[in-house]
Amino acid sequence: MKNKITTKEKILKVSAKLFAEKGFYGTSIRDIAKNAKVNVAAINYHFGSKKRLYLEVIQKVFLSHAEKIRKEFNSNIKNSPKNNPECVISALSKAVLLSKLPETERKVVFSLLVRELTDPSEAFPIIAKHALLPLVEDVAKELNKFIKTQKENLILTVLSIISQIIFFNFFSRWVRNAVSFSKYDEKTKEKIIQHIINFSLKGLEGCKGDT
Amino acid sequence: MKNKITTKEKILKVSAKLFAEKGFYGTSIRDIAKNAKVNVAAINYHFGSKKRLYLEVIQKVFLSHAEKIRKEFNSNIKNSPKNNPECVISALSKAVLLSKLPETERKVVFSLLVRELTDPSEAFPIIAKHALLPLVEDVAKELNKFIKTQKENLILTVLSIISQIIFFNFFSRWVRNAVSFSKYDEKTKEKIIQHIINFSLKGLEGCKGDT
DNA sequence: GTCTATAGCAGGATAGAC
DNA sequence: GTCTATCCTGCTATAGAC
Repeated sequence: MKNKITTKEKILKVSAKLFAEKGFYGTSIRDIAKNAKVNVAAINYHFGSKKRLYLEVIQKVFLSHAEKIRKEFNSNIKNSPKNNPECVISALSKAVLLSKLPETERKVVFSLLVRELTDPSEAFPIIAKHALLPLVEDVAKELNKFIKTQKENLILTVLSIISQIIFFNFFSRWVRNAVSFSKYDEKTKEKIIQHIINFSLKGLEGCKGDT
Repeated sequence: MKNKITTKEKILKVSAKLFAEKGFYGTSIRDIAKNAKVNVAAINYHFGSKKRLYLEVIQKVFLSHAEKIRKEFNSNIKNSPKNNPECVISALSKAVLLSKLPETERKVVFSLLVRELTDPSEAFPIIAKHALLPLVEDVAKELNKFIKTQKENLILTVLSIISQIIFFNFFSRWVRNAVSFSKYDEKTKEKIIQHIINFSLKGLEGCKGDT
């Protein structure tokens, strides 16, 4: 019956949140220690260094959340009433933007992902291999059932969809600025998802004939 | 005949490059001083602090390059042989990805933009107001000639296009990873632009009927 | 305006008591 | 395993000579 949260777990959880919010350089181990209510030295004791802590955050926290999103995509697909390209795009958007992951965990995934895309570290290859590529492959496989084109086009198409999802989600501050939504609530989010689906569904057709 | 590059200009230019490459926190004024071959103290003499230097980089360097891209978009539009939505998307993609700006200057614009989207600073409102919104408005205005829909949809559509352009351009390392292009040269870039055009052109149609 | 030298501080890491 | 105390490095910023 060891359901007590260990110090190590507490540190992992807190530092995931802080790295996501303020980035690797913007987060100090003193910050982490204070927020996790542990001693600075405990962090170095458990993880050796700030960098190794960060890598463990990616391996343990990031990958586990990302895996949940991927599972949710596949489960969305299975439960789709119909069987068409729209379901694939919808399943993807919803898995990413409306998944049942708590908001904080989704923020961790997105934020760390965008930060690694912007400023790749040693963790980038891990993220690409274990989180990004598998999801892209899954989506491509589903789309391939409806769209016959060479693999390269298929992947580019999936990336076009994903780029929108990331952009509208993570950069919502700027989106809010440009569109001047009076508020940015769940309703707005659904509207944006619907827009991505509308836009991308038609977009798919444009890619069938690519050479 | 004062065409000698002043110390101040040299510092601005070098720091724009370094801030773009390594971010605000990743760049030290010592780095800048070394690369610009000036003294550390000269930077503080001319700009007061690192932060004020950064803000001047945004105001002087970033905005000036961004303005060139916007001008290039408008000139592309004027010189289009035909007059259709495809020309608008093509004009935008080319202005951003193939503009005559030297590669280094384009890198400065994109990189600083993405960094500000990821980690907004005091500079973000300036960028949004003077670089992002004007371009988005211009593009929306052009598209509005062909697509009659409410403004909100129009803007979302423009953002869908821009999100792809940013993604494929700035995150090219990851794109290369996913698509496994054997090489990432001018030819590949043109292929990607063509993909964005194909995808978005059809995508537009999906947005005509949005409510 | 440009330099050297240095103050002053923040953060990462470790030694050693408990 | 956890704490306190401390070292060390690297940074921004400034004082003051030239």
